[in-house]
Amino acid sequence: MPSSKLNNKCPIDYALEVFGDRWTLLVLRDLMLSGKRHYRELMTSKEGIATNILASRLQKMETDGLIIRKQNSEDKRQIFYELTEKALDLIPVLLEISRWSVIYDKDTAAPPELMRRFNEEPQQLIAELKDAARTRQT
Amino acid sequence: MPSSKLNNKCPIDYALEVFGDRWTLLVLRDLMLSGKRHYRELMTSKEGIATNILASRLQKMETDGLIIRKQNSEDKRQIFYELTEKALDLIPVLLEISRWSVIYDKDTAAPPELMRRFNEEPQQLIAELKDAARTRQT
DNA sequence: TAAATTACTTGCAACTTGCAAGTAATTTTA
DNA sequence: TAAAATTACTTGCAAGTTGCAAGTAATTTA
Repeated sequence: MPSSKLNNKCPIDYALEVFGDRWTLLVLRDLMLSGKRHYRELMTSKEGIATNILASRLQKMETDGLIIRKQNSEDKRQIFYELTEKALDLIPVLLEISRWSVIYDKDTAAPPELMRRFNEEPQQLIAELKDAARTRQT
Repeated sequence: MPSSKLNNKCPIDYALEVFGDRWTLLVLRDLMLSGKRHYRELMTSKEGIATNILASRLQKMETDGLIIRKQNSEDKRQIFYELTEKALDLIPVLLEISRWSVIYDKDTAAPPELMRRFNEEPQQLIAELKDAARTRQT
């Protein structure tokens, strides 16, 4: 007799499989909050990701359903990386992490207006950030 | 002339330094939500952390101010790992991550009542979970 | 048509992880 | 009270992952 409960993996465990490495969250940050869309733009983030690591992460993120790879029809060398809803729904996670870091690390800063709005009207801020990201990529 | 703005590190970057590896968040989950307090208990989590990795992570977590190591005066072999406020303030991050995983991975499950309360009265749930964790370790 | 640009891939050394075995300080058991 | 068990680790080494430098294929620009 099979168990009626097949769902038994820990949610933290699943999240770590998808973005629990040194780079995936930074790439998501750049795509979601900095408006980057191209490989060359992602290469310029100040954390200095290596080109082979970026390539392998983008491939894994596509496999995991976080991004979609689209060729630019006007310049066929270029690839756009578009975010899926699954990725956009990590915005609250990024904001919650940011709130924590700003409290506990004196060398860390986030745009104060962003943090103020996250405290005062989180739902509206999240909706706006998602819309902004969606608009950028259409 | 030095810049007036010395705070310039990205909050995501700081968080990744502290818990952006494969194991730290799982150890925090076990200490915060499963009520584990001892090395031997942490060794039994189903993800199967290696003993040397657990030891090195606990050391780093102490350095980073997430846990405090306390010897049991009644059995001097035993060590209690206690959570700091800095660690307890990651509860919202863990809950936000869990919400995302439950939505996007069909094999993932979290206690439904927990998720319901996180949607309906997040502040109270967070306060309760923090209190429960604090109570366990005193 | 040669140079530049874009998005990668390849090769290799250095670092990190995972597994198995071992150890020191206690506490329990026979 | 001596031997066995328990607890919290450490050590050694093989296997996997990351980081750096260089190279490449397909375009587009000068």
